[in-house]
Amino acid sequence: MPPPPWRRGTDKPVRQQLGVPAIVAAAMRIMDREGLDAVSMRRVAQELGTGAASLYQHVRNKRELHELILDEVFRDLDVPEPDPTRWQQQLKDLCLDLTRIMLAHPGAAKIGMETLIPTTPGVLVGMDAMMGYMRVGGVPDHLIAKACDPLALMGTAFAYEASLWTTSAAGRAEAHRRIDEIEAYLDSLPHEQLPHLTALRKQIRDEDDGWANFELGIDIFIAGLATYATR
Amino acid sequence: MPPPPWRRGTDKPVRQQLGVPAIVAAAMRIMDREGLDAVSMRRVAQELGTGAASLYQHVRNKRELHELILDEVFRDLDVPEPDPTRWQQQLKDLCLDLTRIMLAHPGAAKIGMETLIPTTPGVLVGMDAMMGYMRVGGVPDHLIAKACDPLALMGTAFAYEASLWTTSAAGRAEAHRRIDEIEAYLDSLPHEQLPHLTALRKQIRDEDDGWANFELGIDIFIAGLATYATR
DNA sequence: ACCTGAACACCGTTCAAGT
DNA sequence: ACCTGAACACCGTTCAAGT
Repeated sequence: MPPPPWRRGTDKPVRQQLGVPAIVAAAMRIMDREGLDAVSMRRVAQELGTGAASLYQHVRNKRELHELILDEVFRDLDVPEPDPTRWQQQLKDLCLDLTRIMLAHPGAAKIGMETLIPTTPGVLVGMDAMMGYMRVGGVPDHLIAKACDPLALMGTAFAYEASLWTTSAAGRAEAHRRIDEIEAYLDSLPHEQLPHLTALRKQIRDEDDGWANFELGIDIFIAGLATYATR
Repeated sequence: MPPPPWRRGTDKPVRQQLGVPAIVAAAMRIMDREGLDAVSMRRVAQELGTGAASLYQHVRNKRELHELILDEVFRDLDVPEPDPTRWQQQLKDLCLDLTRIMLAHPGAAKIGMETLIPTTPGVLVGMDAMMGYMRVGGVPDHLIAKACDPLALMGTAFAYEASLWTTSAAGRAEAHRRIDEIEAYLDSLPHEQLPHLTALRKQIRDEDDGWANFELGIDIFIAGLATYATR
């Protein structure tokens, strides 16, 4: 039943006030439900019951909106004080934490890769802690400045790759189909031209756990870093 | 002047026959000139003087077209025989080569990141060689299977990041603007809350050479790998 | 068998017009 | 100051119709 005509107050659609926080919240809702590709200006506007043009009052463009999501995702990252006796473990934990956060919001990693030098408050705190761990570990300063980049990139890139197929049921099915195709393709190739790949295939197939591979990758990197440490 | 009416042969527009090779060639031309974002079905079709619908006779969808580009990019990668006395150097060279190839075709790295497990002939040869180097180096087999992933990902991710801003003059300008903004932002932050970042800032600014950072990242990773080697 | 135009359901962004 | 509808110039993909 429509409201009586004298209730003029409810004529206008009830809608929460537009503004950056509301926009980012809507965008994150869409991203977590439908993936980053669904986070278009039009779709976010629709979620807020308005038109795409309205968003441009609060956000410069789509890229800026995406970066605001990244801000939100990394907001709460807690970092323990550096402890010289276990700096390697602390460094590893931080890398894994950063990656876990991105995996919890599939799409965030893609924004991280697409953003030229992400510099949200949360990321800065993480970077500072990373440097702190390396310093108390005795890694020379000139190395620290260079080693942070690759280390952060490993986490982001891994989370990106993972989010390609972990997000949706369709993605998982697609991934399985793809793996089967690759298995068949490898079977069809001349084994003598790919001797090492052939020799290691069983190993690869049996132990193909993405997260374990990533964790080992971090371990290897930190072990390498330790060989440069002076303490 | 139009051709005389009896020259019926030239009435139809002269156009090279459509087909996968022509399509991929056109796509690569566009990618190298205008970046991956410009490689749309419509734009590639335009380049070939036809409509987008025609491409679907030869290519399943845009993703497949992009992967065909990756095939082409990695076609010629030459890999030296493994030499036990310098496997670490060989492994490093291979990683750098793979990355250089992607940097030579900005856009290729993005396809590599977006492709679930890229498996072109060229990539397979590269992977096999990578494993070969690790094997003659005495890295245990179960480690090799896991270490290839992160190593390849480091190169792809680095090339992707680099291609974000190295491609166009506009991109480079944008990157410079961004760096200046970040510098100003860091200045404005409470230094006591980011002590390590503050202490290392001069170092970071002075030595911020992306390629050098990447090379060092690979060095560190390989040094770490060597600590696991049994030979 | 191969190609095509038109259509469908989307995009990001701008801008004049409204309140 | 803030919002909006309409428009512009794009997308990927499908499909009936042509040769």
